[in-house]
Amino acid sequence: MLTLHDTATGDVAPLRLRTPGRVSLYVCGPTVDGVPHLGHGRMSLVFDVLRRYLLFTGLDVTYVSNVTDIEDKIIDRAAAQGIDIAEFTATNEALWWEIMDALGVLRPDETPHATAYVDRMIDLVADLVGRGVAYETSDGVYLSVMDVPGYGLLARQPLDSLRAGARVEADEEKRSPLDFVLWKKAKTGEPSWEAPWGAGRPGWHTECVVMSLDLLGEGFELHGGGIDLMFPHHENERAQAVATGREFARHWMHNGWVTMDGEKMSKSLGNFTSLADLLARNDARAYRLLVLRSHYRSPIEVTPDTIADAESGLARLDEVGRRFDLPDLLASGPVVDPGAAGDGSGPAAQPADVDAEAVARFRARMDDDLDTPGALATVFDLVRQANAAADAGDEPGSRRAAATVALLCAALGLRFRSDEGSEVDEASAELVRLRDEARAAKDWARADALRGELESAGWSVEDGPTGTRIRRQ
RNA sequence: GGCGGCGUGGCCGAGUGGUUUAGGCAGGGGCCUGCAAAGCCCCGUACGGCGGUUCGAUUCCGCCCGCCGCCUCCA
Repeated sequence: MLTLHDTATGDVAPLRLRTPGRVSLYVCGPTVDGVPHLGHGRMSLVFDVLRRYLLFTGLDVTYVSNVTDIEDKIIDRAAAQGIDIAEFTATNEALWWEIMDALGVLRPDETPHATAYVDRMIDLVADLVGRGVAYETSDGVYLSVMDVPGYGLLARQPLDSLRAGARVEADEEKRSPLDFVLWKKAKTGEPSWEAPWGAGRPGWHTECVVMSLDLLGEGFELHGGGIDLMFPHHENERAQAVATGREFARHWMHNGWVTMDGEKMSKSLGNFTSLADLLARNDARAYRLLVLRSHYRSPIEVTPDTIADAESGLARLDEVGRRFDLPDLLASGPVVDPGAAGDGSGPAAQPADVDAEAVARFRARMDDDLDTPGALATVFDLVRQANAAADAGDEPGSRRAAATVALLCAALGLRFRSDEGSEVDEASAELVRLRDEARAAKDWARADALRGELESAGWSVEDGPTGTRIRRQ
């Protein structure tokens, strides 16, 4: 069974399922106020890997991730560009999904939008006001955090400590500087919805409580997101659920930063690289591999060097894919461990063509708080085994190791490069023919010249027992 | 001020109280090859500093140094 670090307790603990065999995840998605950057990519990849792994172990997974499509920066930027808010958010959201697809991130089962849940958010705010834990001021409605038991759980600090360090500017009307806005009263010209406290829009922290509880129900298994959401966003979501007496997420998971020169990458610092830029320069799979190579809670440094490093590793996997003509197991969706017991409790017997012991090692690493670096070590061990066995003429052994590589890569959402784009044009095929002739005639000078021509045309040249083989570099 | 994380061999990056190594990339040597490429084999003997506990610590404890983060919007 999978264990995960729980932000609420600081411990690594098994996921506690409401219903055996089923698990529900809510992951905070993007605010569509601009282009997605590497940080969004890491978050999406980390949770995509988690989701795929849960599926791999035979669990029935429901994955919900929201889109925040109403928010201050959205309003400002749409206005600055002189376009309609709905058009602005639709454009950004389309880009988001395009990039997620390119990264091989599975679409969520549900993608609730904040603007579609305003009525229910108003209901929640009214409920909180009715319970006396929320109050109205001249500019909005606020939740009184002092009235929420256990506030500070996710920040892992007591309320007093948080209050002492509060950097928010004083607001005379707020009971505590930590009180956060549930409903923002609209200023002229701002988009708004009618509510008992006047026209306005919901505060950011309210949408996720409403949408997660609505779509997944009370006590859903896991709530996740980037570590920057731990406090105050997730703290405040939880506070609202607690204040209304509802059981919220059972488990909290947060992934670490992407850093640039050691500093966190973020919209506010402006030091971000967009995913579109990354994908224009690098194989999308390289970013997945880069993310998998470090633990999800550690910061990762993304530089041209670390990405190039990942691409080299990818080439090694691709070579195995080619050498053993491995199938693209992801072509028909996420893969399930053929030996999975069905309730995620552990591996059962594997088919004879898979190395069951290696799969068990892989799963043991993954079950230990998603130790993807350890899991990858298993995969690369198998790569070496497959090649070594093939070199030694052990056909069944090499096939088995290679098939296991394919299975485990698929479990992680890593696909082997297809040979698309590698069709050999007539001119290049002719060069290959000439080169084979030259080699047969032991005309090495000519053979080397032809290799040079092919290489400068972007081909990688390999001589094998059956003659020259070329592929795209 | 409060709270938290990290410091591993050239680079990235796991892990562990002691018996043989994580793994990847780069590098060196070898096999293979006409030469290469790919692949395989071998190699580096690393755990910030100072103390402590211990038969023994990179792994536990304390202190120190350095880096980073959270307490405001942020994946």
